[in-house]
Amino acid sequence: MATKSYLFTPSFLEPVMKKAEDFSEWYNEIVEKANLTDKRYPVKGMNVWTPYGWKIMQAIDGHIRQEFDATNHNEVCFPLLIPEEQFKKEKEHIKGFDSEVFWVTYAGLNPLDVKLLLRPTSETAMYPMFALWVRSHADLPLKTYQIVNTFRYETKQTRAFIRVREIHFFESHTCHSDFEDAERQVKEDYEIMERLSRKLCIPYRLLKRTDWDKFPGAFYTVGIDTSLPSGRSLQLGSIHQYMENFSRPYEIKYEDEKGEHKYVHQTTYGMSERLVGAVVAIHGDDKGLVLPPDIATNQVVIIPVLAKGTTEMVSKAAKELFEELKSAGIRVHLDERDVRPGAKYFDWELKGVPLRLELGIKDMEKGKVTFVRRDTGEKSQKDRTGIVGEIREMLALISKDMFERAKKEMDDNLVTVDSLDQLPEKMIRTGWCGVEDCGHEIENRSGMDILGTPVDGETYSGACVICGKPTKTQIYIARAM
RNA sequence: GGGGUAGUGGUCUAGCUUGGUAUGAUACGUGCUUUGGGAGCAUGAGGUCAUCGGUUCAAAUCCGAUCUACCCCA
Repeated sequence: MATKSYLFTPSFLEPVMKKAEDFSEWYNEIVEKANLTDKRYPVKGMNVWTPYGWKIMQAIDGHIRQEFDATNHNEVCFPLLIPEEQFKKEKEHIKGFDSEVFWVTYAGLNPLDVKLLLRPTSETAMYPMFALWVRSHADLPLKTYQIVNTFRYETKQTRAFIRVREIHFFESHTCHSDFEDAERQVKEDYEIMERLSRKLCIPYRLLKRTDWDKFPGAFYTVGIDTSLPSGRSLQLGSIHQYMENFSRPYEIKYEDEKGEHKYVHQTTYGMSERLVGAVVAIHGDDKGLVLPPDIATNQVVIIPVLAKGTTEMVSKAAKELFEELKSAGIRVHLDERDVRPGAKYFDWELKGVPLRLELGIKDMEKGKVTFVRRDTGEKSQKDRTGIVGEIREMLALISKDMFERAKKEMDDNLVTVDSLDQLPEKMIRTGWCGVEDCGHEIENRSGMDILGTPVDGETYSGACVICGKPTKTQIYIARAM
């Protein structure tokens, strides 16, 4: 009966929140329905990584590892707990994190003599060890990284992947003989980000943070920021130049060629599961996730379309297709579940598989396979012979198109203004004289955060939006996610 | 940091005003049938009503606290 579907609406047909109408609600829904995380774990800001979400995170981590290994970083893994004294050596650093650390104060029933904290980041865990490891200029540069969980007691509203209290964290830490070598490292970090950005199909801007917003203890901080469809900014990571700010309190010294003892210059680079959040937020649509081919768990899903009388033949052909793609190194899944094809289409669209192949008797008769792109929904038919090449090309095209679409969206989301009245909910570019008071005034009047000034030397000439003094310094401001 | 809303099988939900152990859908298991955009029929299983405490002969329901989720403002 046709009327039945009106009376009883199955849960999966419940009106899905539209991304354009209520981004925040849409994000929460998509993260749960696509099975990326289970938010039911009963500790605030600590969610369970479910298999599908974890595989995507692992794929991203894989690309990160590949990049840092290729640039001669070595992976390490430091302990989770840090003794109080060791944490408190660098004063600015403590000021920045003191209010958000979790403490371990008991062991069993007894209070601990030396309180331990859960790392909010690993500088203070690593640097006393670096002081032991670095003896001479021959030990430099020391380039390390680790991918571990860190803990921060967030007071703001938590949100899956974007603001959590247990953070899946990537951090590189390097030591250099001088400032210039550390600067070279920062440049290398930019190059790494550029390559990662292409794989994730996520555009970004490198913005040098203001002095009052830099990482606690840093000499300077460069934020890696992107724009969300809601107009808010999302920080994907950050790169820091520490100079000798940490090496002095932690006494990381080396003996140079002349026998002089010098402090090392340090840098760090941090990123987190926010990368997953950004992929979801930037590429997802009203049907679900859209995964970039480079990080998709399944790049291709094959749906056999079985009909009475052709079941065995089609099923066999689908298996052969699967084996061929698999041995060609394509991450492929053959969906043999006993449900109708339509149900599978919806399911894999929700999960964001970049390319769907449909194979039924109609295709087979023509020696074809039906291709359906997830990003555009576009359908086409390709010859069964030479299909591996077609798929590789299609995946590369999808990746390129996804990046370009997102880049255009980010660029369209930027407005340049010379007044702070009636600001749209977008990324805003304006002039700033560089004086801190004017900076705070910009934040107060706009109700937004200053993200910083572009590091790529983008030119600007105008006036400070507050005091009106001519300036060549521009700043980007936005409401942060 | 300040304020608000909510929590009932896996999921969504009825019931709460006016106390008497819980409604329906979906998802899940099994069988038959079906398969190019969310199939149908039959049958089965699944709930300490978030937690702790209070009021009461009796609490999903009333009261308090806590936890969690979501929304708004600084």
